[in-house]
Amino acid sequence: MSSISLDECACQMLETVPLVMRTVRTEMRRHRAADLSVPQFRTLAFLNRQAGASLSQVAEHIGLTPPSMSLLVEGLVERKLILRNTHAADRRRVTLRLTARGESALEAAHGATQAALAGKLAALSIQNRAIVVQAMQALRPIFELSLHGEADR
Amino acid sequence: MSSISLDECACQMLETVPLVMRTVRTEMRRHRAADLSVPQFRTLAFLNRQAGASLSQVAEHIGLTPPSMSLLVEGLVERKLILRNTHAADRRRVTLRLTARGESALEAAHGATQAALAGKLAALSIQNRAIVVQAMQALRPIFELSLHGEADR
DNA sequence: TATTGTTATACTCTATAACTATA
DNA sequence: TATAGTTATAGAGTATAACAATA
Repeated sequence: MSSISLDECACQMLETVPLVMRTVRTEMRRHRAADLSVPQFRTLAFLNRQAGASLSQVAEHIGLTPPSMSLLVEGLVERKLILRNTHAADRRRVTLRLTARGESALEAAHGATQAALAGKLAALSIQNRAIVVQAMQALRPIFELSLHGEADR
Repeated sequence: MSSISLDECACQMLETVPLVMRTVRTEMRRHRAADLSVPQFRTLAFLNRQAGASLSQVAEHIGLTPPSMSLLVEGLVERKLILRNTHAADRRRVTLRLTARGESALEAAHGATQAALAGKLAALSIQNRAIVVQAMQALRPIFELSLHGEADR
């Protein structure tokens, strides 16, 4: 029963996660104020928690190569959503942090997308909502870890 | 408590689903035998269930525009994973179905990705696996529906 | 020499607009 | 005229390889 549940679990996720993801992407773009891709959104969210992080740190956390992250960051800098400064002690490094506008954009995107998701989740029973929360809490640490493991392949 | 759970639920999903999705994409590409993007995989899976479907039907189900699906299909036809024939009764339409090779590719991609996911999910307790399965079963119908609603915007 | 980040280049995925063929 | 699908074109996102600047 343990092994049936394991494959069943993987199979269910393979069916469902891409569907949810498409909605997340679509909702995140629907609100013109903060027209962000998912990686852009996650980059802003990371910098909100880790102000002053380096490019490499962000790249590793988001799961992009440094060149890709450099381009993504360039776009956010051009849009004045983040600041990119040279590190005081090591001039090779870069320190990244949100601007006030970046904070607003993050908040707008987060709020709008969360609201859209919440709208759909309203169709769930309270019991099922609790189950979804438990499931996400159980899954997150597993897949957070796996990103670091995959960055070097 | 119902409304707290609703926002909490959305917020958790926003944190977790992109992480899972990245792993799914990566795993699906790691196995060279069936080097498929997620939409390609889902297209094969759909045709496996709905042999003979039209281009529009597949496009709507996967959530792509017809031109995008036409290109995706073209790629799968070139790789001999699907067959594209003119519909007998209405020569404007196209009927799509898997080749034997397409069935193998689908099975390989599904098996490999499912196995990789299962490997990570092994870290969960049996109780949590059951919760994840329940969560996915609850979420799928909601987000399947939402695709159709978004196709026309 | 090693490390941090950027530039050059190319490929995949997706969209919108314009078109063709059939009904 | 309306519908099913394709072609043309463009833009975003990502990667690898080569490079520049700093340590």
